[in-house]
Amino acid sequence: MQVTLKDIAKKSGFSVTTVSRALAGYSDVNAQTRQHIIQIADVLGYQPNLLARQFRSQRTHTIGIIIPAHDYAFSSGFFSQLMLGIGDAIAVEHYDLLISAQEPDDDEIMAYRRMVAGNRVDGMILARTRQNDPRIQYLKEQGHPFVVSGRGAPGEPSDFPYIDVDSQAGIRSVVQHFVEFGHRAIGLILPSPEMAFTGFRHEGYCEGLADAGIPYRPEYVVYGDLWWTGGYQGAQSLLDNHPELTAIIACNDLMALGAMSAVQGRGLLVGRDIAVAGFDDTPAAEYAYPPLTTVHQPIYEIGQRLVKMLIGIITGTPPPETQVLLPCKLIVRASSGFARERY
Amino acid sequence: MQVTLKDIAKKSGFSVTTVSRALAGYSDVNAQTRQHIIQIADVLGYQPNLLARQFRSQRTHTIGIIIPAHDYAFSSGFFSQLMLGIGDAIAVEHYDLLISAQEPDDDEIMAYRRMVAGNRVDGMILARTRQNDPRIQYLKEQGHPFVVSGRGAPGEPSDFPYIDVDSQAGIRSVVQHFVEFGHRAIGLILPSPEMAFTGFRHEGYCEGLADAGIPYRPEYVVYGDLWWTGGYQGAQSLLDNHPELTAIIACNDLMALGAMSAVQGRGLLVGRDIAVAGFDDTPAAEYAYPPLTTVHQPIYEIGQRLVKMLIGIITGTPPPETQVLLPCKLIVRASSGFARERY
DNA sequence: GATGCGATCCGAAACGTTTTGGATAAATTG
DNA sequence: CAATTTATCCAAAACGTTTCGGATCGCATC
Repeated sequence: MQVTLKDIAKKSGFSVTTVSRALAGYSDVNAQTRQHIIQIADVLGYQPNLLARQFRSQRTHTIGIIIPAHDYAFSSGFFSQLMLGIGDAIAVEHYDLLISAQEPDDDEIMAYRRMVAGNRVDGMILARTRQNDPRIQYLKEQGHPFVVSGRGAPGEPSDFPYIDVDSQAGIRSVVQHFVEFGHRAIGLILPSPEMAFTGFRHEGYCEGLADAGIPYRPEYVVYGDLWWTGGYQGAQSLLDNHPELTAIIACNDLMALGAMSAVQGRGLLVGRDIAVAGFDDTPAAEYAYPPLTTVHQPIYEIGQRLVKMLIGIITGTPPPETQVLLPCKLIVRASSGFARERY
Repeated sequence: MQVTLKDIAKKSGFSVTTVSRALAGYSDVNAQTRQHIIQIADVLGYQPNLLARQFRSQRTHTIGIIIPAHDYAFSSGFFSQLMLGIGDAIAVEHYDLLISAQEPDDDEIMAYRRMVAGNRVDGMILARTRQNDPRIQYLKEQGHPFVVSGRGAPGEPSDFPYIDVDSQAGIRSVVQHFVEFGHRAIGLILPSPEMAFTGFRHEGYCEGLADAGIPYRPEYVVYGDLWWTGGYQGAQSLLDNHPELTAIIACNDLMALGAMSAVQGRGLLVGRDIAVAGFDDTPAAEYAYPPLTTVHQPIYEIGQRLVKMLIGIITGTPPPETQVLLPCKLIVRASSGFARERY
């Protein structure tokens, strides 16, 4: 069935060793011999058994990533963009990507153990870090190469390779923008406090208010899940309890779309009655109605750089910077389009 | 470093065979022995070397998919949804997903050979079939399990397992809807004729016109790439050359968004001046402004069923139906919201 | 003529697992 | 008690590759 080195050896009259070395391009095989062997391999349609090769050489040329199943991760815009960057970089580097989707009630570390201790990948990419993330703990103590999209929560050490965006400054700039447009009662919808970046966004919000001399009011901050419904429910709760609010910041675009929907459902006009802003600048932000003010982060490039960094670490040639904090940029669109008169 | 069966054997006093069989749950090992071995495995933190296991047993519990790099595949909405379904089903079945991204100038079949003949996966999922798709040829002659999202182009035999949607009927229903709303000059933007489904959508368009007694005019049909720009340019060209058009059908939602943008760029109102429809019913269709009339297809479920079907084929228990044609459903939204007076 | 050296080749081990085909001793059966 | 069955265990082979440590031979060097 399968053509192996042994078949080529038999047909060519050379040993398996020589065949292997000929095909691998070693210099201790005669040029004619090599030609001969290559030709026979060609005729037989030889395709190396990569599993055997990986097993023997302990290198898989594969990068792993574990995503939570039933979590709409792939649909989140952010994740799609990240995967796009990862996928393209992986193609360039001739690596493969092994994805394991983990059932919510399965032991999380188990999925990582299977990949790492199971020898299936040379390195791992982590996304959506949480406070005190046990996955990072595990990978650190294993000494297995990994890179992280995002960093430790505020106050935690981030003593591992990561790429993150300065979302603190990002949210701060949103608040600043809102304040410039005359808003003073600004709501914030955060994702679960467990997420590592939640703290940074919260801090950015506080800083923005402080810049403008607006007192921080904890009741203006609510929490929700990372998706449409989280934004919708968060906005409902904010608007129910605090009708004085004139602006809402959601922590990603999808939540912002949900928030816009809640605003519109009350007969209010997004952008005029209530300003809304998101985060990420996914394509949906542009297509939304009204188009969404948001904070752009270079997600695609982050995906690419994560792969390059990880492969550098794997091959022992890490890039000079392995802890990267990128700036992000406010994108003003119609969802915050109208300045308010000051009052 | 790595804990192997040998280590457990040494520590427990039993042979490697017995340890292996104990952990694998065979009945020919004493209950106490098994307990003992399991406990030692636990203490040592044994994690089987999956690479070795796969290599030996010729089963990887992994499904492969190859995506074109630099192709925005992950961002296409359709693909994200499909991956979501695939990922979730894979988690349920405890399989993994191996993704290889193929550089555009690499030999396409090579990527498949690496996966298939390289023994890296038990089966493959193919998407975006083309006319006379060489990948299908290859996988058929290899006798390697695979399933296809989409089927052969019209006229080609589809003698392989697939799941597709009856997009011919789908487009036909869009035309019918447009006709009912008074449109008679309806443009169509198709993707490359090379794509297998292009033929079906074209036929559906022709049928729809025939139903209404409207003569088919080939100049109302243009071709573009599958993304935003394809729709934008297609619509530009249609509107430039045929100002009498009052409706445009694009072959997916992203193209429809591009077409809407072209319409709006001319100061025309989508839905009133020019009706626009898409295909797929991705989330972007709902968030768009105006919300997009489109044809819903159950992409997530297709992804799930593809995985189930493939695993069935791999394990020798294929589902009763391995060639599935699903209905799709017209979703009318504001982008085709206004009926025209007949003229 | 012995020595050394470069070019070319190869046998055997190794990677960690599963499986095959028994071996052994105890228990059961006739 | 002999024969058979059952329960429990194991040695060795096998999967296909890479690599280690030579082996062989012709040729140049001293």
